[in-house]
Amino acid sequence: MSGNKQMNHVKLIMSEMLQLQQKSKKFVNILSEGESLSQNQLILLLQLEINGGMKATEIADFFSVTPGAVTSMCDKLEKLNLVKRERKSEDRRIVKIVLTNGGEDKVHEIFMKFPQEKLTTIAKVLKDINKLMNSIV
Amino acid sequence: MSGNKQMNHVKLIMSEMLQLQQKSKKFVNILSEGESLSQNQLILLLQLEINGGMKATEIADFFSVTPGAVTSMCDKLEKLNLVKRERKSEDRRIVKIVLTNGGEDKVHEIFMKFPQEKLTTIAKVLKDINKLMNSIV
DNA sequence: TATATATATTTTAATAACTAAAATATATAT
DNA sequence: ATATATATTTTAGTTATTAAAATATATATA
Repeated sequence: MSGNKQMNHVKLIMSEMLQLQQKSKKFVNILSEGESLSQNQLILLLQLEINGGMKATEIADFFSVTPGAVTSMCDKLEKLNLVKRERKSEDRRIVKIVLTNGGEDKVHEIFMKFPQEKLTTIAKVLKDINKLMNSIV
Repeated sequence: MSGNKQMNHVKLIMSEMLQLQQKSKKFVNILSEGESLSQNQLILLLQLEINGGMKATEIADFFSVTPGAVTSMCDKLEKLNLVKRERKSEDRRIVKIVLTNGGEDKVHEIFMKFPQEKLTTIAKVLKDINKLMNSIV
C-alpha cells in the first residue's frame, strides 16, 4: 500500500513539528522571563533593533496583521517609552518606528542575563537550525 | 571591553532567532494553505491526532491559556464537526477532546498535499532541528 | 495649476479572543 | 454526611484585531 509509508512520515513530522513549536515558545519564554512584555512585543523590539527601525507596513507584514493593529501595538510600546515614531522627511506619509534609548537598553538587558558561553552556544545552534530550515521552506 | 564580544553574539542571536521565527511561521502557513483554519486550530488538531485526544486542562497548558479559552476553542471546532467531547467513565469530571472521523480526514489531507520525497526531507530536517534545540532550551 | 489617483498611517466601530471569577458537576477525604 | 478538591463551563468584562472611513502626503496628467 503506497499510502502507508506516507502516513508514517506524516505522524513523525507532526510530532517533530509540535515539539519544535513548544521548544521555540519555551525559548522566547526564557527570554521574556521577568519582563512585563508579551511575546509579540518582545519580538517587535528585537526586530526594530536588528533592522534599525521599521515602517508600519513592514511591521504589519511581519506579524500578518492589519495596519490598524500596528498603530495599536506601537501606541502601547510608545507609552512605555520603548519606541518612538519618526516621520521621514523624504516622504512624510511614512512613519518609521524606532527604539528609544530605553528600548535599546531593554533589548540588551534581555540578553545580558545569559552567560557568555551560553550565548555562544545559542548563536551556533540557531545558525545551524536556520540552515536546516532552508531546505524545507 | 568585555561587553563587546557579548554584544556581537546578541546581535547574531537576535537575527537568527527572528529568521527562525519567520521560517516556522511560513512552514505552518504552507500547511494551512487553503484551509479555513487558524494556525492554533491547525496545531490543536495535530496535537489531538498525535496524542489520541487531550483533556481540556492539557490543551490549556499547551497553549498557555485559561480553561475558559479552551472551552471556546473546542466549541468552534466541534461546530465544524472536527472534534467531539467524550466524558471519561472513570472520572466523569474529565472531558477528553478527540478528533472526529472528519477531523482525522482533515489532518491527513493537510499532509497529503506533499509528495513523498518532500515528506521524507521534512521529517529528517525537523528531527535534526529538535536535537539541536535540546542543547539550548 | 488644478484635479484625480495612489500610498501610508490613524481613527472608528464592530467583532473575536481571552481572562478572572462564579457556577456546575463530580470525586475524595474525614 | 459534610467539607474540600478537581475539571469544565458559563458569565461578564477587557483586550486585541479587523474592515472601512478619515486624514495626510505624494505623484501623475490634462
